[in-house]
Amino acid sequence: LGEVNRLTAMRRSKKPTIRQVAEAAGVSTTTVSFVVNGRLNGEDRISPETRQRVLSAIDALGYFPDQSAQNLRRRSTGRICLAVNDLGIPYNSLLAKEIYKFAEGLGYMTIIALMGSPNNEQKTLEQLMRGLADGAIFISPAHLTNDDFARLAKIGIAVAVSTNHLRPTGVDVIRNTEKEAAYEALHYLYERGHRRIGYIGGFSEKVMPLNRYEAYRQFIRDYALPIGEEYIQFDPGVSREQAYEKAKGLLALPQPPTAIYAGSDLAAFSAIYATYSTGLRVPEDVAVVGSGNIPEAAIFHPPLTTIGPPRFNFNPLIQFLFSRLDGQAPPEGRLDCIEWNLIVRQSA
Amino acid sequence: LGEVNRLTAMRRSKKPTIRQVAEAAGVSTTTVSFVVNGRLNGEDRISPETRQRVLSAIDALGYFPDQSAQNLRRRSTGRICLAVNDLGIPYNSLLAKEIYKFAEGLGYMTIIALMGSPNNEQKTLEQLMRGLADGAIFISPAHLTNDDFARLAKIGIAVAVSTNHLRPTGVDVIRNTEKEAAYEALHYLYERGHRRIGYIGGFSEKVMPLNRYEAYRQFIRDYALPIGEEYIQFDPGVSREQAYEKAKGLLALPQPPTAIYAGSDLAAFSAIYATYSTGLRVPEDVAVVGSGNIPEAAIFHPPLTTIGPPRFNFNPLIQFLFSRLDGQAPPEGRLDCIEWNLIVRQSA
DNA sequence: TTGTACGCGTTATCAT
DNA sequence: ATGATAACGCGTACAA
Repeated sequence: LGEVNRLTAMRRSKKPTIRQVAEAAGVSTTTVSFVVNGRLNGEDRISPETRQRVLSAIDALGYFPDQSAQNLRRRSTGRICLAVNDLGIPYNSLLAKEIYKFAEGLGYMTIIALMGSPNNEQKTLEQLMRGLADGAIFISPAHLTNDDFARLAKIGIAVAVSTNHLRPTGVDVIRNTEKEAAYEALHYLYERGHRRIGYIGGFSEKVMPLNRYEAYRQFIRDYALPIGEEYIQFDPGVSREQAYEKAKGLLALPQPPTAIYAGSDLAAFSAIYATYSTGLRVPEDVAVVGSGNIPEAAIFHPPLTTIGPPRFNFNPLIQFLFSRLDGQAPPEGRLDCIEWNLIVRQSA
Repeated sequence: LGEVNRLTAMRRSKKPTIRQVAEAAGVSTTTVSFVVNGRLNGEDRISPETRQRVLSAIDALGYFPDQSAQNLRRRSTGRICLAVNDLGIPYNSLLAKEIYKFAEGLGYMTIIALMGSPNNEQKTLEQLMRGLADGAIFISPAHLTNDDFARLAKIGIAVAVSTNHLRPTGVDVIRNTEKEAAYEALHYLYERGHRRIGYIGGFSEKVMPLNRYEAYRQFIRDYALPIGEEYIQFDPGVSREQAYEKAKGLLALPQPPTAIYAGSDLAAFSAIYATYSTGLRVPEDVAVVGSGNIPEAAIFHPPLTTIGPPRFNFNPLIQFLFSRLDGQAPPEGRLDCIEWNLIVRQSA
């Protein structure tokens, strides 16, 4: 399939316009617009008969207001955008569901932008600047800078960002204490006698370096752990299957690790599958700790020891966005922090 | 948080317009537009100095063409929409990634619409009619009818639908043989001596009745299996945890099932977790068969016996959409069918 | 090589 | 209670 011919795609066939409706109903476009939108100047002012006539004309023609025209005129889209790097991550899909529900109640439509690469992060930014949505939530952008977000804020787009790498610059920022929690988890493993602790990165960690990795690096330095680079699989690949293979590699080492710390719960699951497939047990032979505390961690077999918040709470993010959309937010931006802790279950 | 004040959200602050750029560069808007969009009549016709002047003006002002205005003028959005009912499903998130990549290469931006409820399916439809995107892919819409899609097609929106419930009406339809495959899976269980075969629905199956459920119903009728309604957990809830609880309920029956057929691989995983947590083994005590053959099924412990395509292939869907966008599709719509089969691994 | 002027569909103002 | 009209920002025939 070659280059799509935009000209062809452009030629959307006859969609009825407000003028056609007006003509069919024998009224002015003003009247039609008023019937469709209800409010005009706060005042109700269409006679029942006229309204009925307009309504039937609308029905007969199958009229829908054109969004592009509305957006241009209203200078707003009625849309918000959720920008994420990966949709396979439970946190993101759960957040998406939550936002949809909330936004819907306020009359906003939610769209999702999948970034996935530095290039696409910039593209999403540009789309937003060009009027893709009135507001946006960014989850762990990897390559966007404080300046990027400042520009977004300056043209009046409401933005809330979940990241540990940025500060408020006209946008609201939510951080977490994953670094401290990761350190705590490693210390827990250390106390239980583990010295060869392997690392498997979270998904897309290559594109988005997380503090949990820094915590790992710092811990093995602080405790002078005898861990060579072969124990560190920073990049788990893009899928659970690839993480599985990486974990098998770890377990095939001459001196396999006695514990594995994973940058995500999903990667931890893969590590556990790999352990099983090698004929070893969890946690007796290999202890595994994950990151994120996704709901599935509690029902996994064995229940997963991990770091994370007690349960996902998307409210801070959502409140930040919508209060800002509503103009109820300080121009300089706000900062919040969500607490992460070690949650001990049975995998370690 | 109360009603968001749309008026406030509307008042996007000063975004530079093409006129301001033109003025700053001392040229006409035509020239600016040409510099920005490249082609005008196929002919290149801006002098290097002028172009440079325009470019620096654009840079200085931080100009971006307004998308709403562009869309209105061009009568197209340059966007395609992926409409799904659930993002937690690997099939959907993988498909999303694939579409993004493909669409990006063709200059299209992809957005995702989360439907999730009958109400929202209609809303998505309406958004599309009003110019949300130039084309759309629908995955297993539950309540949209042939007529709904015919209307979409009529106003020139390119649509491809993955479903077994609809026929081409100006849109392209892709079906699969999940019903036959599910029947085959049940027969496989039957042959291995299983008579009390429980059922756990796939996620959102309540909102989207699948043929695999019909196959189950038909099978127990055909083989006169002694299965009461208590063995049938049609609605697994909305999450893996809820499916887990439902599965535990099944296993707590006075005469627990010796096999469980699950309407999705994710539900099958939950069933297996539940089996483990009851102290039973898979497949020795309880055999489990899933549906979908998601990649994780192969690395799960034990590797999951399931039905599905040999591997996910999104090409038919993507080709349908983009060839239609390109005007290369028959107006009446096309039909394709993807083969599903039983894939025997170790969980049954 | 560049500028003028109009139209896209809708909504808000103002007049009737 | 209703209608005429002027924007909104951009793209592009057509004129210069």
